[in-house]
Formats: sequence, structure tokens, C-alpha cells
Amino acid sequence: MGQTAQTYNPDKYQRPSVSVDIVIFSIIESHLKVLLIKRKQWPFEGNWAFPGGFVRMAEGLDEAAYRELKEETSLDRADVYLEQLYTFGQPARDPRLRVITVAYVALVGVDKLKAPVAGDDAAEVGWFSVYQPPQLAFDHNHILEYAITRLRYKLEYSAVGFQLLPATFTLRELQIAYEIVLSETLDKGNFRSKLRKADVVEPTPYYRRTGGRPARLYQFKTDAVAEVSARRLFP
Amino acid sequence: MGQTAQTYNPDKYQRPSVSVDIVIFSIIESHLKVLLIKRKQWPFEGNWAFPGGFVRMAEGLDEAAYRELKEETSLDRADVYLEQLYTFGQPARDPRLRVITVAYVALVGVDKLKAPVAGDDAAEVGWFSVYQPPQLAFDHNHILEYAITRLRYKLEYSAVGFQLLPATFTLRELQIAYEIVLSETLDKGNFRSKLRKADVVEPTPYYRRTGGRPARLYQFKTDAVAEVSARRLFP
DNA sequence: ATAATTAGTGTGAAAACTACACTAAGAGGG
DNA sequence: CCCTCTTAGTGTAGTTTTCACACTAATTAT
Repeated sequence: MGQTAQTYNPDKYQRPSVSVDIVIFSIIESHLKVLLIKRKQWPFEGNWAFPGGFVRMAEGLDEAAYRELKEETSLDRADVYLEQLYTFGQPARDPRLRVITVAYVALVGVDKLKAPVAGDDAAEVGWFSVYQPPQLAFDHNHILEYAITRLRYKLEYSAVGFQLLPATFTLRELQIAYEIVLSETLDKGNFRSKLRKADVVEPTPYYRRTGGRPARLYQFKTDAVAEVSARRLFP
Repeated sequence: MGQTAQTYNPDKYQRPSVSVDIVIFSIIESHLKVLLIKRKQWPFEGNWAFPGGFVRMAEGLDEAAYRELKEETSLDRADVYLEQLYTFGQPARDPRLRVITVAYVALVGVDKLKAPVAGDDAAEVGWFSVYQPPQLAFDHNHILEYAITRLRYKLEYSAVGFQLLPATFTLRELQIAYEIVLSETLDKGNFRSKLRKADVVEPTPYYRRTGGRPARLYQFKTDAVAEVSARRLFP
């Protein structure tokens, strides 16, 4: 019969290792891309993996994710949107030892990207299209798929899409970002009127020159809640 | 600088314990209730907690959740809807040792409930209204709130609400279940037409006698997808 | 000037949502 | 048996939202 949490003595048993993995998305050159690091050791040597690492005893999970983000990509917590995705814990997902990983999703605008730095071992780092990723390590294919699904879903009913853009942007750029993530085209007029009603962006006094009529630059309203009330924002 | 997952040797470091906790919801006597177990030991002795326990080295997370469910409540995996909720890992959430817990939400129909059994130590077990829970252990208040929010949210755009009812039910009963969870009244006609359009229930040949006109019994369509396509199902 | 290009607005038809009224089928009481 | 009460189930008009598409606006290139 069952051991309940109160009687079970965990010291008698082996404990798993717990890591965080961060799926970092950005839109680079009109493509939805994900940051990956090349592994230099067994297992999955030469394959690519999300930045991440083991959770330390004295830190929370979000804290661990922000720390790894900073260490492996130099991205500060102020520069990214970070959210817990899901926890993956199949016993065989790491051939070395039992590792349960808490996956996070991060969104970052191109303007925030420094040249991504590697860890101590100067591993190769790169941005890859999410639709043609390289050979991934562990169950990271599965995690990536799940992350994309969640990102699409989230974009439909909230305003996190702004996190993929620079601080100011034209409405056309925002629409293109949504189109890239959702993999569908959106109607310009409808996109704009929804945006107006959602009341999540505000105009700046600046314009960006384009091929034709200059486009007004907008910014995300700081007081706007990310979770846009009831109804879906998009499509 | 950063330790990456590939160079870090986790054996050199202490590892946290990992548990699963299961927030089990049911609708009992027209109230949304949650199953809790009374703790008999320090810490939080006398407080109530979700069923749960430590994850074993050879089992996955869902597997651990189903096992605990079976051990502590006799509920079989076929009898419940189970879904991972969120992972809570604040270092101080358990005063004894570092425990990271992967929380799950389970929905179960009253007809599935046997008298809930306790573990080896015959702990007290009970169903409590989610709005006036007793004194809870650990961060379980926080987990409960999060679980309720997610349940409401999920009900709005998917058809999991059926999981809170017996195998067959009247549409009125289903509406009441939704009203209880969402804490708002719904229009009968509109509820029914949405349900018709969503195409997730089918009539059985049976009726339930009520005070007035007998009500047709319905069942969840087995081939219906739980995630109801695009638009919100309710309100 | 004129065409080409991109920004931004307006609008009518279709679909969905909402509130509310209506009919249907049983139980119970005189 | 007839009337009333209760709960089940349907219909619909008015409003709001969505969707497709046409229109105007401001700049660059020729």
C-alpha cells in the first residue's frame, strides 16, 4: 500500500537530479528561431541542446532559469519574457542518470541579443529555425514541439508577442511577427482593429522610413496586462 | 561563468527530492470539492495536504502521479482525467529538506468515488469545499489557487468539464457543473446551443426522472477531442 | 508629374452571442 | 379529469463580433 509523503523517508532512496532547460525564441530575419548549444561530450555528442543546467539546492526554479539564461546567453531577466513550460521526467531521457527537467520558454527581441556567449567550455552557440532544427539531444525535439505549440496558443489569447520585438516597432512588423509564429497570414485591417480594441500598444512620436509611406512606431503599453481579458486576441 | 549541463557533474552536488502532488477535484452535493489528507507528523502536523509522494527512480512523472492516486485514493487511471499543472520549487517550501513538487490536477466523477482509503498509516481523508479549505500544509494554498484558476480556464475552452460528472448525465447537470466551477450562472438555451455546435455529447436512449419533464441522459462522445477547436466553449 | 509602394482606415455581409420568450412533458392536488 | 407547478427543451430578434475587401494617405523612384 501507499507511502504518503509524511511517512516516507526520502534519505533512504536515491534522488533524481533536477535541471532547467530554456527554449529561447526570437524572430531573426523573418524567421522564428531558437537558441541552441552544441554538445561536446557524451551523450549526444555533437548534437544540439537548449541552454540549461542543474538546479542548485538554495535557488528556486525561476531563479535557476534566470541564472542559466544569464550565464549561457548573457541575457538579463529584464530583457526577456520567461515562463515555465512543462516538466519532463521520463526515466530514460538521459542515459547517464535520472534527470527531471523543468522546461522554460523565453521570448527575446532581436535588439536584446548580444553575441551569445558559451559557457566555460566555449561551446558553439547558434540560432536555428524552429522548423528545421539540427539534430537535437535528449528529448529536446519533443520539448521544442511542445514549446512551439504553447507559444502559438499563448499568442492567440495574450499579448506576449510583443516580447519578440524591439522596444518600438511598427504595426506591420508586429503583424509579421504574429504571422511568422502562427504560420498564417492575417488581414491588415482586422489585425489593427483588434489591436486597437485590446488597447495594448501606444504610438510614439517617431516613424520608421520604409519603401512607401513612413510607418508610425509603437510601443507596448507598460500598464497593459499580458493576459488579454476574455476573448482571443488573434487570429 | 556558467556550468553547462554537459560539464557539470551532478554527483558532486546535493540533489533535491522530487515529489508529485495531486489536486483532485470533484463535484459533490453541488459543490466543487478537493480531496485532502490530514498530516500526522511534523512539519504541518494536523494540517491538510494533497495526496502525493516521492517520485521513484524508475518511473516517469505521470506514472508516479497515477501510482499515488491509486495508492492513496484507489482511483484507477481509467477513472480520472489527469494533467500536469505546474512545478513548484521554492527552496523553503518544505522545512525538512529541499523538495521540488510536480503538481497535477485530477478530475473525477462522483460515481467513481469509492470511500477514499488512506495510506499505511490510516490517515484521515476528506473532501473539502475549495472555497473554504481547512488549514493547508506547505505551499498547498498557493497550489490550490493555481489549480482552481487553471480549471476555470480549461473549462472555458475545452470539454474537460465532463470528467467531473458520471458517465451519463443530463444537460442540466452539466450546466450546473459548469456554473459551480465558473461561479457564474449560464443561460440554458445558449449553453445547449453551444454544446450542440461543439458536438461533444451524444444522447443515450435513457431518461432521468426529475420534478417535471424527464431529462434525457447524455454521454460524452468518445471520439470528441477534449480541446475544442478554435473558439471558447463557455461562457 | 506619375507610377509604385507601403501605411492606415472604412464598411457591408456573415457569423456569433445574448437575452428572453416560448412549447413540451411529466408530477401532484383538487 | 383538469388545472397548476415544475423542469426539459427549442426558437428568435436584436446586438455585437468577425471577416473580406475596398478605399484613402504619404512617401520614394522614374
